[in-house]
Amino acid sequence: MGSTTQFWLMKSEPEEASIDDLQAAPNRTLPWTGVRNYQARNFMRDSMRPGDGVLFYHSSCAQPGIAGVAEIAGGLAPDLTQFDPRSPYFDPKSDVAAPRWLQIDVRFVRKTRLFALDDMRREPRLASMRVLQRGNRLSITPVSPDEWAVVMALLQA
DNA sequence: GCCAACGTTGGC
DNA sequence: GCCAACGTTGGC
Repeated sequence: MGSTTQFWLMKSEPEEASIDDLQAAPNRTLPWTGVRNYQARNFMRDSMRPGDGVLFYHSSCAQPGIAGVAEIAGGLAPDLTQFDPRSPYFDPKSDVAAPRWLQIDVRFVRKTRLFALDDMRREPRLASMRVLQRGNRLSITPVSPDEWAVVMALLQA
């Protein structure tokens, strides 16, 4: 029964929330706000468990790639930015009585050397990673135990 | 700034 | 329920 640790890759734009920001946050934890994709939301709602491993990925920046390791800390809750008209994540169609979008807390584990997207693509054992698939845009993707192990080993090397 | 890819929207 | 148009993502 469900004690198996799962693994995820979560994209963040470093200008908005970098691995350094996560490390500097209170309790080294930040709520993951701004997810506006149903598949990604469902991962948070249905599948993520406290203790799950997270590859913290910097996207939309000069050096895209894995920048650190984090973990799911729980705290699943409505993402309040959906109700804030001044937020870029405001969703006028979301109802306070039935919030459409959720957040979950992510806790810093460690910073790593940057494992660049280029280098990830060059590693045959990572070819199956969802984030590397053509046309992928999901900001949260599952990582298999094998993929996780390969990334950990390469980050050590 | 470009553009491929893909999710969402809305007319029918 | 189909599907064209549109908007967004994100690497380059």
